[in-house]
Parts: sequence; structure tokens; C-alpha cells
Amino acid sequence: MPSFTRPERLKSRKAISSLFRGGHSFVAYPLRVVWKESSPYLAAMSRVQVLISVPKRNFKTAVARNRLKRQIREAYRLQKQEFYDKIEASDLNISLMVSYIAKEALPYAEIEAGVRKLIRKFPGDKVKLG
RNA sequence: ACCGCAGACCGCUCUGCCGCCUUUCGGGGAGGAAAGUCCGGACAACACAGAGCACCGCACCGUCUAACUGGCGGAGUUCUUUCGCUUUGGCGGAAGGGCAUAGAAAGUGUCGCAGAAAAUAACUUCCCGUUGGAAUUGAGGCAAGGUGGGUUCACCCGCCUUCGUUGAGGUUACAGCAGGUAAAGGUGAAAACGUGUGGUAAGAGCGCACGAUCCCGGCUGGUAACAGUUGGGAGGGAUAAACCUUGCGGGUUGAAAUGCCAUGUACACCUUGUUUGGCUGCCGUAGUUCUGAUUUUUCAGAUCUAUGGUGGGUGAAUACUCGGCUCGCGUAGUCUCGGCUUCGGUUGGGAGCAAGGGGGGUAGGCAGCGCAGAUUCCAACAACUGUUGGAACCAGAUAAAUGGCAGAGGUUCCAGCUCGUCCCAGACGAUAUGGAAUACAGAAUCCGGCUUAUAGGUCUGCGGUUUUU
Repeated sequence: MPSFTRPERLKSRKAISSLFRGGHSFVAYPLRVVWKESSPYLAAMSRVQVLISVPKRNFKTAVARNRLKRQIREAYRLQKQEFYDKIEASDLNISLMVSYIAKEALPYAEIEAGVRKLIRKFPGDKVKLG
């Protein structure tokens, strides 16, 4: 049963700032991903830790931002098993940030497609080789 | 019934699947504004003799309140609408809105355009005085002529006349000087009280009558602001959302406040210890010695040594029923230099070590933080605001939960098949079906307000229009 509990969320301020300094990134419209191999301390909690963000610049009210975050979170929650299998196959522990970069609020179907694209595009074992 | 205005209130519902946060494991889980962060408090830390200055805020009165730049009620003033009266200037009533509503009579500053002038009153005008020349008038004098009288003439006196001369003075306008005046100047939002009359050189609250305004006092009404009335006095433009003055209030910083917590890293500095203790009960294991049993092997007991477990005690000090969790769960007790020495030690310094204190860094946790309370409702008692009892409300996240998807219904609007009623080219009501809309907006320590945003709906009051009785 797909879930999304506290250990799977990226909350450490330190980990987030290090993600900004030296993370790999790619775009899966309408989403942008920044990711990095996580520290052993975080890895002990969960193999993958995710942070979802929606910029205030594009969505002024908190209500609009909250809804988009919830939709992204739901899409990730329902599809994350596929992502976990892929990560496990390449034997990685990662933390990643998902930002919503579209200027307008898109329907849920498009967000869901974006998350699917995100999982497909993730480099995975190529990184391990390199 | 519809429309408009004002006030108060509500702020879509249900089902399925999959989730999230919290929990005492039963449950519980966004708002009227959770928003803006504009006021006021609670609470916390730091500061704090007293007074003054500076700075900031507030400013009609009463009342409510923990408090407020808040609520409610009132006063004054001003504007709008409307009605009535009217001497056409206004006056009075009703409804509603605005007021940063202390002081402009302490001082300083400022006052666009227009206007002579925007504040010691200057200019024009008007008026008195004086000077100058001009015009006009002109008493009188002189001269000449005429004439009357006195008279011989001379001369004297008088009268009249002159484009004659002289001429004090008057009048008029002009110019200069020295004053008086603020009535006139028509512009402006505003012009130094208004109207009348007296007065004056001309004028003026300069005097008087009536009226308006302001200040001080008395009386009446009102808790008060204030209103009415009365006596005396005053002439003073506006602006304090210019400085300022007066009165009152304010210590500063805000939950990123503040308090607490263990581990790990490096360690300035300070204090203490390194003089004491290292012992011992019980149990297990191995060994030494002795005693007894025994032919020996071996067994039992005692003693000593080593070691392990578990208690007690000692020890400078922390804790073990520790701590939020994990790890961890005891440790320093030495060296060196000098003095004394009965050679056993003792005493002083230094280094090291140990424990505690301690400042700073990193990333966290707990408390603050909510079954709480200046809360709301009801009842009783006491009495004008309290007490007692009962009930209601009951989120607690922290890169931040309270949701996602699908479906059904509700409400409103538009289109519309059909049906019904009536005063039947229409209006109203019901309604299959289709379409659209369903707002503003997300807690972050907590309360009391204010402000702003808001689809749609409900109720109350007032006004207008229409219909029926």
C-alpha cells in the first residue's frame, strides 16, 4: 500500500543547503529535480528522501501552493514503488528536491505525467558507473 | 411581491478508494476573516535610587474593559437630503454622513492665483496745515479824470469813474513737504465686527441703539461635555495634518522571546584532588599448604593466592529506578626539583593526569504550546456586578499535517419540452433535459479589537413602486 511517512521527507536544513550547493539536476516539465547521494545518517532513515517545493514567485497565495504540493506528493506517493526499485537496483541512497516550475496551476493528470517522466528520466545506475 | 439602503448571521452536503499529522490508542484534525501585522494586553528575558531633558503616542464628555488609536451612549460643529414657516436675508423640525473636536488671547513661521493690501498695515482716495507759482475774486491805498462842498487862488474834505497801477486776503485746480484717516478700493475661501445714527477737517466702536462673536464671573438645568439666562469686559484673520505650548501615557526587546538537555570535537582560563582508598561478605573456577576419611585413585573441611560474578564500604566529585534517543556504563592516584629527616617518611614548587566550573562553534531535541480560558450559554443566589452549579467549545504541524482522485446531490443563474392558474399578443408557478457558476482564502504562543478580501443565501428595520382585500 503506497504511503508517504515522515522518514521519507527531507527535513534537515543542512542536507537541503548541501543539495543546493552541489546537486545534480534535470527537468521533467512541469517539474525540476535536484538530487544528491545522501549522508549515511539520512540513509539510515530511508533510502530516498524527498522535498517538494512550489515557488512563492509564481503562486502568491498559500492556498494555491499547498494544493500543488499536495498534488505532487500524491502523484509521487502512488508511483514511488517503481522509483524505489530502480534506486535499489543501482544501490544508491539519495535525497532529492522537486520544484514546480510551471507558471500556472496545471490539472492533476499533467502533474502525474510529470512525475512518471521524472522517474523514467532519473539516471540511476549510469551514475554508479561514472 | 419587487427594488434600494442599513444592520446582524450562515459560509454547500454525502459516498467510495488511496493517504497524512496527532493521540492518554477511545479518539481528534483550519477560518470568518486562520490574511494584513495596524493598535492593546497576557507571558518571558534583560534593565531599573530620584528628578530633568530628549524621543514616541494620545487629546470634546460619560461609560464598558485587563487594556486600547476599541465598543456603546451623549455634546458641539459642519455637510447632504427632505418638510414647514418666511420680512427671500434666513429660521425651525426630521433623517443620514464627516470631524487629527486641547491651545491661534505665549512666541516664531507660512498664507499660491487674484487683489491696493494676506497682517508692525504700505498704496490710491479723502482731509487739515504749510510752501510754490497759476487762474479768478478782491477790502484798501496810489495815480489820473470828472464832479459837489469849504474857498480868492493854492489847498482841504467827500462822492463817482478808469481794458490804470498796487494789493492784505478769499476761492479754485495743480505740484512739493509735513501730518490725519482706515470709512471708500470688489479681488478673494477669507479684508481687521454688521446695520442705523450721532460725531468729525475728513474719518473711525470714537459715542449711542439693535444684533453677532469671543473672554471672565454669577444663577438655572445636566454626572459631564454643554445648553439657557444674566453682569462686566474685548476687538482678536486663517493655519498646530508647520515649529511649538499645555495635559496625560510610555523602560527596552518580542516565541527567531526565554528556560532546559545529552553526546561528540578542539580548548584560553579558574577551582579542587593527586596526603585518603586499593578493604571485605557470599557464590563459582583453578592452584598451594594443612587436617580428617581412605590401600590408592578420590572425597570433605579449613587456610592462602589468582580470577570471574554479585552486594556492602571507602573515596574530591557526577549519575546509574540514568538519559529525549543511540553509544557507553566507571576513572587519575604518576614524574621531576628543592628543604628537613630518627632514612620509615614529611613538607613546598612545577609538569602531567583526573573531576568540576567555564566562554565559543555545529547540528538537534524538550519545555514555552492548549481539556486552555480576562471564553460562550443556561439556572439559582446575592444584588448591578459577582459567587455557585450545569452545559458547550476542545487542531498542534515545524522545508510545516488537516489531503488526492472519482462519483452523486444541493443552491443560484441561463436556455427550454410540457403542465397548471389568471384580468390570456403576456405574467406567475411547477418541471423532464442541457449548460454555467459554487467565493475570499490555510492555523504557527495565546487572547481583545481594528482594517482589508469574499460566490451565494437567510433574518430584521427603514424608504419607494405595484397588486389584492
